[in-house]
Amino acid sequence: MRFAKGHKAATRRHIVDVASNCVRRDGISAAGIAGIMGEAGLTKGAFSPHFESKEERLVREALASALGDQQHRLDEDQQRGLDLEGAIRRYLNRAHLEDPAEGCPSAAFAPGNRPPAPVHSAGLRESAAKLRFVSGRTTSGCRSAASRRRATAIFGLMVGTLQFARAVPDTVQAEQILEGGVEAALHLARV
Amino acid sequence: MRFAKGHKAATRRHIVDVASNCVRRDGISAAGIAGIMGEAGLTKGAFSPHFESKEERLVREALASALGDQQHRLDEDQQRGLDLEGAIRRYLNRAHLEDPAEGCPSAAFAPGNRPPAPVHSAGLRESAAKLRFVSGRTTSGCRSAASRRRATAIFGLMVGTLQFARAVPDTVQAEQILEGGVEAALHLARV
DNA sequence: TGTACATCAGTGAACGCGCGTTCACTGATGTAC
DNA sequence: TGTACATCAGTGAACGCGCGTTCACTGATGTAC
Repeated sequence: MRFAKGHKAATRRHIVDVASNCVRRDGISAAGIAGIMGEAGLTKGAFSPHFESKEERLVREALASALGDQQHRLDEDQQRGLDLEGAIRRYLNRAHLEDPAEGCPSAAFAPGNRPPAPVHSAGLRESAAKLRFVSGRTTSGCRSAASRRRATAIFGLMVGTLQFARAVPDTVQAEQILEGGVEAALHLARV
Repeated sequence: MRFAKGHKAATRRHIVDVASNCVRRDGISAAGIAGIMGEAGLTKGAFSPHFESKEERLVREALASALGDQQHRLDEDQQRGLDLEGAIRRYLNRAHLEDPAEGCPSAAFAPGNRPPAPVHSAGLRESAAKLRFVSGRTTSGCRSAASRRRATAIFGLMVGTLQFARAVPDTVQAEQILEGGVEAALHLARV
């Protein structure tokens, strides 16, 4: 063989990672195969051997990968012993504001801009997983319906606020929006 | 002339209205000219005489129209003497959940799925206008920086919560999410 | 050890479909005479 | 009033570009002898 044992699998993973970023940064339909493959250092001809048929396959995995990134990030928070405020600030901050490509997929996609059905359902699983996390963190094991809904509201606040901040061209104003979101999220968390 | 005086202008307005719905329902790139024109009862050949060059022109006006709808809806609330809770409930409810086509454009589009530049800036103006409204309502004339940021957070909460509810396939669960959002929004508003 | 062959990840040209766009044409009505 | 012409919103076929997809080919390395 021309390449080492796990070469193809590694390449595939690399393509998915790149696609995951492109899709969050540019949107699903604007992220073309040629562009993704080019950014991955390959030509578009190398796409088909890795992903059968159309874009759905890749996009689905790319979203799953994005979810994985997000989960990994949250796990890190927990391992570092970050409290809720720390987690909120790690979400609502300038780095996340300016780098959607590496950021939360829930903030990058609105359900209106709906990807093809299977991808959409992947997005749902993703949301559910995140909600569970936030729920666990805020309620510290308590699983009452009220506290779960509150946790969901906090995460909704974070997502909506980040979207707003990204939609504002002025950086100072955007950061004020983020800070307002942090305050409000903490306020909700304290109840 | 074959048609009455204002016929062409009326047709144009009709196309924009239909496009405004299609774009919120299906997403910007999925909403094709042929589909929009067909839904408006015309053929795609009739597009160019109304809108020079590409989709941007139409999408821009469609988003502006969606903003107009949203503003109109809020004006109605105010005229009816609805309080903040009423406005929140009119936003976070089942009808809005199930009909993105007629609903809030901010919830229908995430900044990640970015339309072409001029359209995007239209989206920004749109957000700004809404924020001003919510700010005015919650602070009752008070324009301190803190209260404006709080108002922004409330609206972010509403947008994010509606997006989450729409992403959940189960209706009961979706409505619980909405209700949690209402509770949280009111809680923030009371401060 | 050296040589010929097999393997296969990746290349790049070509194909075909979809969509936005164009344009000659239609046909109903207003207007001129 | 009646007839011929001008107007123009809308039609539908055709065009061209972009993008996903396909496929014969490359060429470097592992393997067999």
